[in-house]
Amino acid sequence: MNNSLPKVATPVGPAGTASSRVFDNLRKDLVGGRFVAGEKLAINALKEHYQVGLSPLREALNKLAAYGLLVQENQRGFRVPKLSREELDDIAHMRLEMEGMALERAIANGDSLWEADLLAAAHRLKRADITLDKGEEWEHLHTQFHRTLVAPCGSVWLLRFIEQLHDQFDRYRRLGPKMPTIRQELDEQHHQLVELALQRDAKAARELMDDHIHKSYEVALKRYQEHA
Amino acid sequence: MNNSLPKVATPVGPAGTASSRVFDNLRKDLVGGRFVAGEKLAINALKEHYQVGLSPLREALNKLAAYGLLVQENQRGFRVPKLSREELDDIAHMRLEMEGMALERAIANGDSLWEADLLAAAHRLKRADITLDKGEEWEHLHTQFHRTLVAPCGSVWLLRFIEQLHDQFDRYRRLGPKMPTIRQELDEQHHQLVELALQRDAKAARELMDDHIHKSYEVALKRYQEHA
DNA sequence: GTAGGTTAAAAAATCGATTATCTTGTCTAA
DNA sequence: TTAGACAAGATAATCGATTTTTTAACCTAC
Repeated sequence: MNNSLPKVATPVGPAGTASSRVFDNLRKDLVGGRFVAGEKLAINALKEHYQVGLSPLREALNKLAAYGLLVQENQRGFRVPKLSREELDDIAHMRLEMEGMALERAIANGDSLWEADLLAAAHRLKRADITLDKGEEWEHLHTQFHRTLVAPCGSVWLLRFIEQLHDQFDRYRRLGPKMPTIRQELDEQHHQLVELALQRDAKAARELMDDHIHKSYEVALKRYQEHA
Repeated sequence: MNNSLPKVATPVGPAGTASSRVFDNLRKDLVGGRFVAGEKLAINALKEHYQVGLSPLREALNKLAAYGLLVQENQRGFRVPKLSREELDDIAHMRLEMEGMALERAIANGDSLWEADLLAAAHRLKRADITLDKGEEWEHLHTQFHRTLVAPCGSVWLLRFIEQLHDQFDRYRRLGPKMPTIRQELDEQHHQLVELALQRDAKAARELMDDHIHKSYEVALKRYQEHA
């Protein structure tokens, strides 16, 4: 394991199963770059760390493997997938295609409730204190913003794939200790995206989205290269 | 469970884990329409049917849920996802977009080895006896053909999504007892697809692919409507 | 009659221990 | 010296039993 993972909080709310809890936590830690790419998971250590038994842990690991955040090797357990320039390019390219498509469709379909949600999500994101909580709060709101943006695209499967690609992309973007980031610039783009969406200017919105993803890609690539 | 599942053969080759074996078998049965959509899985019955213990079975179910062939409800087990006209349309639409994209890229990238593989796959498919083995053999070769067609598209993630969409689509297309099908017509399209691919005519190939998917969609829709 | 509550049976989730497989270090023979 | 065989320890996969939760049937009070 990379460096000390933060001790995981026991569930607060209606408490799903142990399995789903450890799935969420592991997903968060995998996407957040808290594991070393390529490392083999020590199941017993995880068991202790996430405070669950073997069965729910293994169920979570199996789900994560099917989702693509882990790889399962024949009879030798689970590994964190390796990172590669080729894959990063692939993911970024797919994001361009799919989020572009989704955005155009969302602009065509979104109603006024969507407009309100979008404004709210953008506002929350802007207000977020990025220094807080190791940027976790900002990350969450950022994800929420992008989710909201494409939500009314009309395709459940498209949304699902986009979500998956986001998770994969973040494995690169969130490499290393913190988020220095070019937040100013990105926030400006978020703001403009909302503007264009409200104006229903699909073409311009898609172009800006392309640019936005491209900027994120540059951040991720830099992280990947510095990562070594 | 729908009607008597065929007793599952024990593994022949190098024998992966029990978990992976039951995953494969369950996936095949789910895609092949051997379960009733919406039904709740009786874990004990499955345990017996697939001749595995509880742990590997649950691990397989968890993987299938993450993959989208099952839905897992909070503390009440696993269900076969419901079918709906809206989802069928969604899946078909996504297939159009993604396989079209993949085909264009494959035609741009594919080398002469690909050409050979493609001819071989098409030939095998044509030769296949559709009456044999409840059409399983034909189904397998059909899947293989489409896989081969888009294989050199250059995107691992695109291929992954296409595979997933195929599985989902087949839940509709393979509803009901058998495959009467308009095989003549489909086989003709397969043949033409190979022709156009070899000629590197991306535009025409994509158009034909659109038409091909549309025809499959009509079959699937009919199945779904007759299914009731 | 119906809403709400209680409880027995069924099913899901989890645990603890066992079995099978892989890994590593050591030894032997060429 | 080194390739290969072997054994001991570590790890993965699986099993059987336990715990927890849901479901469904029944009962009671209004």
